[in-house]
Amino acid sequence: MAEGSGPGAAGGEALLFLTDEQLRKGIEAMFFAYRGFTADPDRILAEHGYGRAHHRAIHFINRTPGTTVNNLLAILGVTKQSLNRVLRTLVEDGLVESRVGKRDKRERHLFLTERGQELEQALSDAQRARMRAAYRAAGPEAVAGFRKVLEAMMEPELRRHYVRDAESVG
Amino acid sequence: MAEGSGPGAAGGEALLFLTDEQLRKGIEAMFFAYRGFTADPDRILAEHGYGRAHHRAIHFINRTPGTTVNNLLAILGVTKQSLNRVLRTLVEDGLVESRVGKRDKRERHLFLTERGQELEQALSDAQRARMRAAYRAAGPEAVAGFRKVLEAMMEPELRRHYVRDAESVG
DNA sequence: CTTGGAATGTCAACAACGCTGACTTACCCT
DNA sequence: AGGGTAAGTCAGCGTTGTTGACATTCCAAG
Repeated sequence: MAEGSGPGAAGGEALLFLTDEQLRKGIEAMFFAYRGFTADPDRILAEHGYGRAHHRAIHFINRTPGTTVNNLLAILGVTKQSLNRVLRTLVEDGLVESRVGKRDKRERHLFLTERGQELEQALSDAQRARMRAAYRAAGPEAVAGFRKVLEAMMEPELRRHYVRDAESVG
Repeated sequence: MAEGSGPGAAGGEALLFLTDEQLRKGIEAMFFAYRGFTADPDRILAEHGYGRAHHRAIHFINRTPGTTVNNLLAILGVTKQSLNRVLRTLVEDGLVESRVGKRDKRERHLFLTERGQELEQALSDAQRARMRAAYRAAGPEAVAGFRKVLEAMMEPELRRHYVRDAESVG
């Protein structure tokens, strides 16, 4: 189990970054960074009486307008019942429009209304600002590494949904 | 707001990694990666009837044995009432011991019992395995960048709790 | 064409875990 | 000794995850 417990234990100096202690640091970094990552949107959402679940739905509907509920489920990884509750409130509040599918009437295609797009803008502006500051502070090479590690951390199933391209940075 | 909307718009090629599109990718990478990050511990926790809140408490009690409830609150960023519910179940189940402070009897010092340490091992082994695989796949330089960006993303308040050191990797 | 199974989405009720409010106990300063 | 503050506990509520039951629609077999 404790494969790399001591410095230079398994594999020598080249694998120093794989010690349990280094891994623990990475774990805590993920925990603390994720808090910062969601802090700004959370504040905006709270003003509207929404939560993170609403943010996620709005984000991915904006990214792929006309997507179906089922599509969204695969990406968000929650039950359709959970998602449905969130979508219902967004539709009632006039932020999302749900159109019955033309080809398959069982499907509902989802779109942001104008007001929905406004909230999306506010949320992503806030989140991007934090991201931009972090990227700027860390520099392009760090960003490339950041993306590389995150991608390796995803479930293979979900990596499909993560559209990666144009990593011609460094 | 849309400061870096087009490639080469603001500041030229050197800032390509700050375009809105690149930032959106980073945002989704965080979202998907965090899911992977918590997936393995979540499965173990579910077997014991616990959730992520229990994991966080166990992790930080293990990291700093004898820490007080108040200390933990500052790190976890939840209300003491929320934390208390979690701690109560952990104490009832015999995974955590809560000792009244000697100097200040208002304080409760927290320790993992033997069984608590066993669960902590199982959880962190699982999480480290995922982290190790990601680190190994991405390489030492990517890991250094990963840590750098995450650190820049944290709330300054919390960065204090993130013990960084020995980044002599590259 | 009809019928049975599978897929999509909705409604209802429950559990985990955030939150605020009210409270007890203990400390400390005046 | 008394009053304010700090640490922790108990009670109750809201968001958002869960499972179960169900209506509608599609499609394929007969």
